Amino acid sequence: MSFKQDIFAQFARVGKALSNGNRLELLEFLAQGERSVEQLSKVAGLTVANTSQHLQQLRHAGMVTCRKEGLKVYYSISGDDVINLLGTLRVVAERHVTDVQHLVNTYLTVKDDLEPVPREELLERARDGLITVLDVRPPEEYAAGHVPGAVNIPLSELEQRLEELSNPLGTEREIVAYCRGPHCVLAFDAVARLREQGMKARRLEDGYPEWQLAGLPVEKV
Amino acid sequence: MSFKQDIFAQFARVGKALSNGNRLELLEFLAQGERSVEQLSKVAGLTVANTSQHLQQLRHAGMVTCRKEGLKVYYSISGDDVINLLGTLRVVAERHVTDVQHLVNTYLTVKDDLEPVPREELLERARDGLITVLDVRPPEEYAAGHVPGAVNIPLSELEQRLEELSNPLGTEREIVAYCRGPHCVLAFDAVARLREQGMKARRLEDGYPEWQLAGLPVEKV
DNA sequence: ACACTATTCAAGTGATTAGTTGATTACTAG
DNA sequence: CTAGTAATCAACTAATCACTTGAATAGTGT
Repeated sequence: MSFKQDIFAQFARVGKALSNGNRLELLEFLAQGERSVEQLSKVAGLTVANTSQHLQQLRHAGMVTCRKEGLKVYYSISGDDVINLLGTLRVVAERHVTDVQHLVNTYLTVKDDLEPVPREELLERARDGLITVLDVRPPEEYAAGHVPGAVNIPLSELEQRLEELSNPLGTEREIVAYCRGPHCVLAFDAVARLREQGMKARRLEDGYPEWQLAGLPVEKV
Repeated sequence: MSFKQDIFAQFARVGKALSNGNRLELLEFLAQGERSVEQLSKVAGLTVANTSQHLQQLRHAGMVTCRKEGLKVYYSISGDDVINLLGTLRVVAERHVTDVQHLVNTYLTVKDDLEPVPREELLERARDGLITVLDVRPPEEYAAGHVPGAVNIPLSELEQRLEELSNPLGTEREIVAYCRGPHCVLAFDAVARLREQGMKARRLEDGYPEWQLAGLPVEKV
């Protein structure tokens, strides 16, 4: 009976890694691309020491790997299966935890306004030049990889840089925005603001990590 | 910034449910079919009160549901997506946690002896009557659902009931054994013992929950 | 060698968790 | 109504966890 106990204890180590909100947030950031400890601590709003400890827990659970370059240590997700696991966790939470449904319905008001654009549809229509793809993540995340041809305007600069999105020919062209993932507010927010400006805007289903996981083409820098 | 914190905290509730070995073991048992608290406590080797508390945690994380019938309360997995999540957790642990690889290589010695039989292959060859399918789980689990046409011989009775597996025509017929899942020792053990008896035996890839999740036909007593 | 930076380590605090034990509730059978 | 059973609840202990703080380590630039 010892093997059974042992193996479940090992699986539980992976579960433990997923049992803290801050660690899940760190994983979501890492899913966009590799980041240094300092960057992660800033973006997650944690102290550097605390962030470092969380990252080490994730490392011991085999979910991230790190690479030292000069003074900095860059962490990254250790495989696509980890991104897949995070997605599956999300799906279960969304389906079975009623508080998640409630939160989503409260905050992501655009959610049910219009169906998000499926990945394949975006790819096809972007190829035909029918839509403008908008990446609203911070420039570092955009630089680490993005949907080919996407324009990067972080949410904070959206109002000032609206003209970059307007079609030179004046015809109405739909904008498809995406961000970090299905529960990231950036793209929801962007779509809401663009619609306030009278523009035609929708969200891509999910975000960049899922796009990449689906094996679709990506562009770096 | 509150939404982000809130939503990750909710996801972490699901992670917490997966962060304890005993709970993962309970989930594996539940993945075979519904069980009462007492049955689960017995099979997991926990006190009834402790089992009940774990089950309630799983329930609050939305991973199991319960149904009261007379004195007993029957728990069951709340959806196929939960079984899928468990499988994904396993895959990540197996790929990235070195201790898991070590454990598997130490205990599951038959593992690399021969490739397990893919589900589709089993289905096809069983249809043609070329193989005997052996379910080595306890009768209650077999009763809750099994691969169509499978013979149920719990591991403890295997030696006594060998003749049930021998081909009446005397020709060599392969036996394919399965149990609870990819890391359950029952089928490994059965295959090892059958081979000691000079019989041709292999394992089905994974176990019953994965068979069912794949949408393949199942049979209930 | 020096100061400087990014990260990790070590020690400590309050909060949470796993498990035990005994009491309590909900239901059934006589 | 009473006795008996399955499950849950409540109270408690030991262990683990999240986070803070300050020190230590490793690497860079001068």
